[in-house]
Amino acid sequence: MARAGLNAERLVRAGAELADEAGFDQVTVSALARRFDVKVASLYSHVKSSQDLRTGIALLALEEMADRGDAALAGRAGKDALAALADVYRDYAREHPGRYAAARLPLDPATAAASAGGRHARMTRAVLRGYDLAEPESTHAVRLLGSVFHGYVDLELAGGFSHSAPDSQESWSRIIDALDALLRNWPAA
Amino acid sequence: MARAGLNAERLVRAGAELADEAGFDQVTVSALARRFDVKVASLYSHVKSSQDLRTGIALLALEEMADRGDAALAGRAGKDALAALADVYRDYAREHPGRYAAARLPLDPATAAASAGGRHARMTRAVLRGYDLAEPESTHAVRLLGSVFHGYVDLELAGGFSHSAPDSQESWSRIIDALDALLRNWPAA
DNA sequence: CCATTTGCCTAAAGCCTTTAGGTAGACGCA
DNA sequence: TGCGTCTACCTAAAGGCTTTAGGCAAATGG
Repeated sequence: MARAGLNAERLVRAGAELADEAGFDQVTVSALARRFDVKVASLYSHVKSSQDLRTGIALLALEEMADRGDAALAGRAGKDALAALADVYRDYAREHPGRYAAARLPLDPATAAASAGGRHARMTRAVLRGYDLAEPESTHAVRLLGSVFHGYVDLELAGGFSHSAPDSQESWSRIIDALDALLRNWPAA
Repeated sequence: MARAGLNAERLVRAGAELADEAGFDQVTVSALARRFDVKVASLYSHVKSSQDLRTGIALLALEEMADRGDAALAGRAGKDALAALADVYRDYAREHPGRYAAARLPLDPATAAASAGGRHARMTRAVLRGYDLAEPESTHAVRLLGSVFHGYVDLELAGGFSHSAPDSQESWSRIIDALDALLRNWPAA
């Protein structure tokens, strides 16, 4: 019999595509086996479990977003950097909704520590360097930015802003304007 | 044989409890049947499908949050109202993580229209009445507040802020301070 | 008190997950 | 080139969740 030439990485990559096409919750070992025209049990040589597969997709997504973030932040500062990083998340989620959903998967502490999660925190802190915030306020600001980015993208993806004026792009721009103004003018504790 | 006395409402309510205890993705018709010590198929007289059950829990959660929101907003305005509404979402999510997750379930348009979703939008608009924002800026602000509330709560629930100083409560307070300052000082378009 | 309704049951089919154990390509090495 | 080993993929099987079909008995009410 001809072999399909599977390995863990190809499976995770195919799982990511499947997630984008059909939704992250449709990512199953069975569906992936169908996609490679292979029996289900065969995949268990490459992947420990269904959960393991999903975790792999999550790690891939975190990595890809971090790579885009680094590229976007290079040579930028201040509002420019803020807008660039914000767009990285939003664009990624729109291009890869399934992967984005995967990135929200809770990871066990060890896996999380080995993930690109730390890079994301560092990127947000890098953006804040363009503003004048000392600890602990800068941590509060990191959390605010994370919340807005994630919250907006999540609501937009869920269709929250789709069928009413003004369009989502306009709100997004104005929200970035507002965040920039807020960071330049952070209220005293 | 004695009857268990099931009906759609009791099932949804028990499903909500199960969601809070075990996680929304553990809410299955089978688990619910076990909980009532009844055969699985019996539940299908009361619930159309597993999806239908989950939708019921989502609607319950949206309703409960809206009720809390109305109560919290009564007699408050300005920053007081902002903080009250924000706490409604955060407290609800902490008390009922499974229900909160349920509320994020995508609903088909007809169901969404019949849900308490509209009440939530109105509550946020009510908060904004305490600030001086005209359209379309107030819509942008509604979306910003929704994003922050949802984003923060979601990240906090996922454990994002748990193991590092400053503690989450402090960030939350300061973020509300910041949002209040921002709304009082919304940048010109 | 009997008829109808209806709440819960058994049976069964379909799909997903996961483990155990087998077979035959692929690969390294003499 | 031929042999042995490794390993990619397979069959088989067990267990769980979903959903439909059809049956019986408890509740309801005229």
